[in-house]
Amino acid sequence: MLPKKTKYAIKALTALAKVYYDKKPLRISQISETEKIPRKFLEAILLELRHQGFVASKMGVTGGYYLSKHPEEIMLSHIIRATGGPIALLPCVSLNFYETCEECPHEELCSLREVVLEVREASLKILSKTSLTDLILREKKLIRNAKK
Amino acid sequence: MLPKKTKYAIKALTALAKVYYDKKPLRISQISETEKIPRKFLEAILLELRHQGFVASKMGVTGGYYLSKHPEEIMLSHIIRATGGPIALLPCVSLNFYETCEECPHEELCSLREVVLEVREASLKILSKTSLTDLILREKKLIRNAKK
DNA sequence: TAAATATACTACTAATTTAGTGGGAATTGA
DNA sequence: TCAATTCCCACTAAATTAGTAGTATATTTA
Repeated sequence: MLPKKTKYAIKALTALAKVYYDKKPLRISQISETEKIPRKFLEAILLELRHQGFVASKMGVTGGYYLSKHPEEIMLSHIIRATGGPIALLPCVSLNFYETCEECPHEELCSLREVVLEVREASLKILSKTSLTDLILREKKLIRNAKK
Repeated sequence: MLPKKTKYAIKALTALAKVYYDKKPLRISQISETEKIPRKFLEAILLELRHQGFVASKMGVTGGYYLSKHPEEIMLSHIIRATGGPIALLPCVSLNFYETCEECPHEELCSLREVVLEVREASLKILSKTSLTDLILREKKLIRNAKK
């Protein structure tokens, strides 16, 4: 399971992507209200996303956050990795949280590892091709279909 | 990530599957040694797997555990579910750990949910078609290829 | 230039989950 | 009877998660 932090990060970045062309920063409090993310927690998440280069910010009374990359370039897999949500089912097949299984004598001969590796590849295939732009387009499509 | 409990359960059940036709139970201590799983933890795991119907046991001096189903019938997805390892990335798409996202006004209109649903389907496709027998056959194949 | 309103940043905390351990009761075979 | 095994309940230490509190710093506007 992904931590809430990751889910909040995706939602916040999607909110920023929606106003990408407005050239005006969005305030933490605005995002917090529309996305229903606890204010202070969101503050900490956005700060981290800034350190990681996803967003930039402006201080002061007209301040707020804005994306520092094009929304088409920000993939779900990037956000998940940056906010500590592991994609792999086991550490022995994780790219970013790799750990050896102490109980495994030869990792390359472990059939369970082979299977969870396949699962990781299948998941990554989807998550690394879905961008913030894709999420927004998908949402529009969902709303359009619901109205029919 | 899957909990260690789940990984241990898969390894223990695979060990039992390997001696399925021996008609003799395997002792906890034997499994614990060959699979390098902490003795007492394994005891608790096997007990739970018995309550869930995966294995049966015999008490006393010639006692031990054995599979109560055919190894071809026990799928990785079953073991993961039984030992509490969620497969889905978010609770809102989990079959066994379902929870609504409080911040989502209309779950059916959430594009993130749609994507993680796809990821779940892709993972489940692999995990629900891989049995203990498959794991053993795969391991043999890995060993055979390594020797070449 | 002072007040108001943003973000920046450090430090702390409460609750939950994970990964076990300890110890004794019940069962079985020799 | 005794030795070896599973059964089962209760407990715990460490890590992780999901935040919160409070203060410092920056920016605009009156």
